[in-house]
Amino acid sequence: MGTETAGPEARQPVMADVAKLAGVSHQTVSRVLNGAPHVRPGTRDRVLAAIRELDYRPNSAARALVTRRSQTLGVVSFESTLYGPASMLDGIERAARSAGYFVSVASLRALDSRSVQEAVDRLRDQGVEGVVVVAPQTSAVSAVAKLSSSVPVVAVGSGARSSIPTVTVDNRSGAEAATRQLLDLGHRTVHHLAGPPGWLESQDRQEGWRLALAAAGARVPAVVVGDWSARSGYEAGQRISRLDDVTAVFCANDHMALGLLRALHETGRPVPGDLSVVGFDDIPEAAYFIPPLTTVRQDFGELGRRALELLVAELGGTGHPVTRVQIAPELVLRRSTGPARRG
Amino acid sequence: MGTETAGPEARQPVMADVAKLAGVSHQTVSRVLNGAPHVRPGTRDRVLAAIRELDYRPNSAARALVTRRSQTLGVVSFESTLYGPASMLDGIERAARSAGYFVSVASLRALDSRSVQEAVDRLRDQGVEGVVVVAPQTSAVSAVAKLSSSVPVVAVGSGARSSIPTVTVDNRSGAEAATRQLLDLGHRTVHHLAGPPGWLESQDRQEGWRLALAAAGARVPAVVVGDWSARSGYEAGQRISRLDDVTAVFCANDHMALGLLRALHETGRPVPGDLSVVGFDDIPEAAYFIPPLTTVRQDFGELGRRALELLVAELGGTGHPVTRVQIAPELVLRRSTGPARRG
DNA sequence: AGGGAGATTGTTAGCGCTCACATTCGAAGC
DNA sequence: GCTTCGAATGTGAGCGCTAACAATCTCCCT
Repeated sequence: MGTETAGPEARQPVMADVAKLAGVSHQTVSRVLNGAPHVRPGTRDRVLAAIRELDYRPNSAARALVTRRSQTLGVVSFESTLYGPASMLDGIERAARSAGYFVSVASLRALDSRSVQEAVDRLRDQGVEGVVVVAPQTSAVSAVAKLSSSVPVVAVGSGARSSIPTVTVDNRSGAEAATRQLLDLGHRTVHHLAGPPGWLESQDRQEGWRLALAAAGARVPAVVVGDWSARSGYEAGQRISRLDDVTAVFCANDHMALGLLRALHETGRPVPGDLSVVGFDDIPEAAYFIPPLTTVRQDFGELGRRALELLVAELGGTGHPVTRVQIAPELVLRRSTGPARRG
Repeated sequence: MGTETAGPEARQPVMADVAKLAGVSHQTVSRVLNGAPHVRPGTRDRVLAAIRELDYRPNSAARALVTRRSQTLGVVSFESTLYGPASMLDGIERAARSAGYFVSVASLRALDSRSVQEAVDRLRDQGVEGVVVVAPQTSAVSAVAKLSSSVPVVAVGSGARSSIPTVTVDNRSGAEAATRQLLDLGHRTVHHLAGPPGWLESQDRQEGWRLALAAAGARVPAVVVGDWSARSGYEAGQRISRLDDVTAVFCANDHMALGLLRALHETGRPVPGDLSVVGFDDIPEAAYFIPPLTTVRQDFGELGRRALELLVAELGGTGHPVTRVQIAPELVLRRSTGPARRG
């Protein structure tokens, strides 16, 4: 064991142990650990050797106590099993690591402001230096806005209208592009299968759809509302397939589009022969739907990465005025869209 | 500084501030905070009021330093954007919260043992009390086994053959059930689209498939290997569709099955009329594939929850001998399977 | 009324680390 | 040789909290 006569309980080595073994003071060990200047190379080597020999690891709690920095960032997320949130979390984690931070997660039970409050509090109690909120619901974002005074907060994935820094895909222009594409193909108008109310993404995508229709002077059909799930898309599809005047549907996400495709398939309405369908997200599976889905791609990983950069900048105190980052989504054309049938 | 009249910089309140305001000692504040007995109700109320008034929040680093407990658990995960890992993480987080722990994540860059080593080290440096590894690859698990001496570790989602505690779905019996189902429908044999080599799940599912074939005395066709992605399933499907003697395919996961279905659809081989297909996982979309996919359901959330319970039990020091939990998966019959065509 | 046994509260000593400052060392300058 | 100054290292004081123990305070019994 160590230099000593192996006490009964093998205590974790602390800085003083390393110091003694290396024949220096604990402060010198600290200097080596933190890369401080004015340490003679020979001394440094002896310290390093002692560290290795004892398999010493600095106590992060002690360091955090004195430096007042936990080196930890928090992520609040909702529905984190979905592809989007999961990818953002992944992007955040990778970016955080390379910025020297740990990442602690807190998922939301429900999507109300109390729940968000609770999650952020939990993270604060843990001592996180900042928080990224991956909860694109109106109520969540507004709840966060109130908290941002205590800890730096960045929201991601939603077109937050609040005062906090935000990283988001331009949902509106994505939806606009998708809708315009369908109109350009000759469809008289485009129906919309929207996401649940209260989600910023639902709102923005619906708005983009409306804008495109308005720009083309097209009729604005009644919106069908889903809940992001394939099931809800399927149910909506059953209803839609009964409507004769529908030739194009823009779905607020790919999962609902999947359900819609299945419903249309079952009711004998070929896509794109009879109807055209567009999704949103470009999940990895979208290219393998039947038929492959035309959709709007958003790079979730990038979104997470950018959010973290923003947060770190904010922590750095560099009075960054950049408080709203928007990433342009990209329309990906596949076989689920085609020219309007002769009506 | 000390007791002065509101210094220029509003310092975060500490326990002593609360104590002074409540007219008690800091120790009494600590007692209230930790629910220790022997505090007069009136005193408790005054302390609580002072806490509220100052918006005091205990410093977790200080507490961790003295108690030697960080109240944090680590999760190591790979490919965390996939449905399975994401769901497990979610399950783990929820369970951790209700057990009073925070969760810190570390995702793997690559799936080799150095990378796992690195991730676990990172978490240890942060002072986690235990680690859940969601990395069902052979090399990852063996790497973890070596580390488990320093911090309690539990592996989840893989049929680990190592010495560390494990929570897993019984992949073998799930695959067996899927294969048997196809054989029972009259298929002479069942082809297998396997996951990538090196993954425990690939191996176990393949083994189950072999077992079922052997039990039925069926011919064992050459395995086609994919990489879990829909793309690889699609490519495999193109090859498979050229084979005339294939009537049933068991896919190692639902994503590959999706790609396979699409390839079969394109090459004009109806499912289940011409071929039957079974998947594995039962992702939420599987019921909306064309046709709806017969698959083996595993409850990822439950998996995560159980893993966390196991870890907490281990931490509790209750010399739990239960070191391997297996959860039975469930075959879900949908329309992608049917009787073998007349050969 | 006096003497405990509890109940309630306070006091003291660190946890392992970094910060600020004191000290020592080494080589150059007169 | 002795100062001088910067480089290299050491010393002491906490960070904010809990654990252990000491000191009081209650209340009830004899």
